[in-house]
Amino acid sequence: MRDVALAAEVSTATVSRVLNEDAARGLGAVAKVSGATRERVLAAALRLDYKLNHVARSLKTRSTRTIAILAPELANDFFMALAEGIEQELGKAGYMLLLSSSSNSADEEKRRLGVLSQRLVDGIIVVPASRRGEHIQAIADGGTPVVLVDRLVEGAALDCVLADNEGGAYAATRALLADGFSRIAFLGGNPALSTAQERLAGFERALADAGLTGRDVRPGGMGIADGYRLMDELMAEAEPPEALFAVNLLVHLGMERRLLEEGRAALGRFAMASFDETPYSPFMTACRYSVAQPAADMGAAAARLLLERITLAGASAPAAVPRCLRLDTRLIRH
Amino acid sequence: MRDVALAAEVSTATVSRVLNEDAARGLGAVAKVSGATRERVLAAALRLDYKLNHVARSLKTRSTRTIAILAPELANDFFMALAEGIEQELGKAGYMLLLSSSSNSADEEKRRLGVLSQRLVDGIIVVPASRRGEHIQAIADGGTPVVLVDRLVEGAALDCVLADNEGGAYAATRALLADGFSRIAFLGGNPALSTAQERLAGFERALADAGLTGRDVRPGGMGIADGYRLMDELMAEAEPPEALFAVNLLVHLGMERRLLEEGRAALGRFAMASFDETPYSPFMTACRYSVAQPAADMGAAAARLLLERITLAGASAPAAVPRCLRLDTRLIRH
DNA sequence: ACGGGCCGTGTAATCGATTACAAGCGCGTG
DNA sequence: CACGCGCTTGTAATCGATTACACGGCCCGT
Repeated sequence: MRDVALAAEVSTATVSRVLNEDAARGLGAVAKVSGATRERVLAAALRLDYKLNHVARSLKTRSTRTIAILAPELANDFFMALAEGIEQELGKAGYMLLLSSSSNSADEEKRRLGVLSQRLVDGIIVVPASRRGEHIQAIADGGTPVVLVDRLVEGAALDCVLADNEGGAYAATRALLADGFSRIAFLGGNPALSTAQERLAGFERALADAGLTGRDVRPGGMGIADGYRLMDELMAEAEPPEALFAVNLLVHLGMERRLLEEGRAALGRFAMASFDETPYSPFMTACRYSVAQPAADMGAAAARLLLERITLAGASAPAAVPRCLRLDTRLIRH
Repeated sequence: MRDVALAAEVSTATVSRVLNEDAARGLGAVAKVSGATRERVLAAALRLDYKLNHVARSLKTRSTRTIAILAPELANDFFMALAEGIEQELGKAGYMLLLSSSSNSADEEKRRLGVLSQRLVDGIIVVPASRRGEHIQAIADGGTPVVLVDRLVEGAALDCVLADNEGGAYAATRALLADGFSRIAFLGGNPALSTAQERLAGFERALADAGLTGRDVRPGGMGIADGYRLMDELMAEAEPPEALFAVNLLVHLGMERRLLEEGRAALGRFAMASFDETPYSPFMTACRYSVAQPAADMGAAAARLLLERITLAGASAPAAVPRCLRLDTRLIRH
């Protein structure tokens, strides 16, 4: 910057003003630098191919224009779509995205949050690894804006963006019922995750509304291997349920994997439905429902919420009351 | 840091030494701080809940311990697995991952690279959006280590990690031939991408090796919509090919989508194969091959290459000669 | 007993921006 | 004519670390 100042025969202060004014052009801020000087500085900067040092700026302004996303894993269609939604929205506002994975562990999540706060990120979007949220709340209390996505934590007063898990599960279960199935089982789940609990609740409400009393619920994880195992157990039963509702696509996938081992014909054996949907879903079984979550929208919404809170914090406005968005799911019949 | 220094009754220099020594523990570096002082500083830091300001450190050391990945898009199984591989490997080394999307545009790619270099990232992993690579080479020449992944660019002397596209396509085509199909078409592709060209080359070599002369090649994009359109055209033909090799999974998916519209029975109409593979692949058709790319391994390899180059650059060693890794693909029969 | 080396620690410059404060200048007004 | 106001620009402090250099003390050899 000194070189540019020298070349333009002004002070570094003036160079800085030109550059910042330039960034904030359109804002009602008072024009501080005269036209002629501005031209000279701009020309010099161009000539010297000057690149502003963002780290130095961050040190002074205490803002890195970077936000982080902390998710339990990365290679997962849902989280990816989420990340894409976030990235799009942040890009518009000139922010960058720092990616971090908690590897499905609350401890690792805590560690990563610590590292992130050292880096002075302007905000963090967290997909909690568990229901425990003290460490997340602590970060928020420390002044770093935080938004939760997809999953809820206990006893935290934080902004969040969630899918209507209960409603989605309710709709899918009703659809199965309307198709004439009454012996429906709910497969998979993890009591530590709000999503699993909410989906189960929707499932049970649909059964209750239909006047059914007994419920067939088989928790046991949220992954492909879990679905595989659950289906394996199911197939050993004398009188298995007719229809199956899987807590998510991974469990569903594991289930169908197991079925496929019996031959392609076996795929038609159960009427299946599950949460989540990908472009591959139409190929997975003959008759089925998917509950599609608006992942990209959820990401975008979370990003907007976070950006709002960041500007609020910047203006040192009174901490706004936490907001919680529920986005609708969409029932897809294949 | 000053507070910690005050509390421990030492200078900030000593505090800094304690902290850095701690980080570099195990290194053969000379121990600079005596045991007693170290304990006092550590205790004070703990008591005050002191968090080092990473931005300030970066400004001084000119290293952010952050590397960036710039990919054409994010919501894509391959890039995701790539990102996960990279994140894992970087995490071990204490680096963070900055995520950036070039939206499949070379111009956007150039813009993003500019932004990234302002941020003083320690290195960049690029999945080039096109064959043009001047802007990427320029970044590397500017001193920021760069590694290319998945796709090659023209006339750049850069480290890169690629899949054996030619070999993978060759193997899949041979498998189709061995199954008795001789009228095989190659579908999809983009002359601007090295992957597409290499896969086509492998396809053609397999045909040549089998003594077949006429080749049925139908380029026309790399996306789902392109596959859909290609299949649409195919189905209008009087004598369509018996077997189809799609340049990637997206094209393949589009093709099957179109088939599915004709009813589930239509899915068996062609023998299909394609590059890429996901957990969903087994469900896509009755008879088919997938060429699986080791995406996570490619990411990890790229990360290692980059880290190596970063430490080299740090030691201001002579610029190493560019290395190019080709990772084997795996042919999967479903 | 004295000089040299080593070890532990402190002083202060530095990284590259932002910005509070001050200063110079031109111009309108009482 | 002098005063003051507003506009543009410069001076220098600051953000929070790292690190070159200096310095004092201690041990040791001759």
